[in-house]
Amino acid sequence: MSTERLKGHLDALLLAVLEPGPLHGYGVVEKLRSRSAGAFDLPSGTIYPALHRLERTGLITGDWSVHNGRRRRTYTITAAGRTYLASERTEWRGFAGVVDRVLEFPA
Amino acid sequence: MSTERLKGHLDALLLAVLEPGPLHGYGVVEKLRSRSAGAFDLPSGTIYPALHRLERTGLITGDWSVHNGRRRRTYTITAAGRTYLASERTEWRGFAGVVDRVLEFPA
DNA sequence: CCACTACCTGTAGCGTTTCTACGCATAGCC
DNA sequence: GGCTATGCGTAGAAACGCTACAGGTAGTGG
Repeated sequence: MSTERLKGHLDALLLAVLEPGPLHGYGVVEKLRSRSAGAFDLPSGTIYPALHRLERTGLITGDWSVHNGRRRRTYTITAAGRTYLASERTEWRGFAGVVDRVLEFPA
Repeated sequence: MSTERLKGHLDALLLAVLEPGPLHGYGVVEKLRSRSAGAFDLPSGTIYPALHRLERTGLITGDWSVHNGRRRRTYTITAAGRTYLASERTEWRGFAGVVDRVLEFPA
């Protein structure tokens, strides 16, 4: 599946992946891949700027740590992030419903 | 609903609107608005370039005519357009299903 | 007659977002 | 020594919908 379609929906997906608990960037990529059954296999050039954007806007926070000799930046969803995620879920349901209606039922 | 989310899905929606029969640009806007219950109210600056793109790639054809003294360009979906629309429908179902899975079921 | 609205098409330039293609580094295995 | 997995990151390009603008006809209300 072309990931170009993600446009505008990626932030919500990242927040959803971070919702159950903190993860570092590399882990986010893996979890997104596994949760989507391989469909969303995002390159690091997409994921890291996106995480930086979310951090800049206060939807997640990041902290450096060292794990097995490798430095990691672990991201945690904030209260604002959870609120935003909730609204994005509602938006998504609405959007998907309308697309379904327009796309699936020619009249 | 922010129409920014349309990114990557607009072509399919336009083809779906043209599927039952030919329409001119202005009519496409109206039909898309009515079929989406007002959610997709696209500005002409979005719709006309998109129609030109679809025509350029051979998914629709356009013909000039005059109606009540006003010139119109009427668009008709081509066989290639129908084929493309079918594949887009499949793609959309897959995409929406994956987003649902990632977004709605935190694990 | 004039203003306003609906109808109808179109272009120019902007901003956002994801992508590709790199670069850099450590750990572990063969 | 070379390869893979882990791990973070930037630069530049490409795509696409948006805003703002431009231009025109037909009909209606004052």
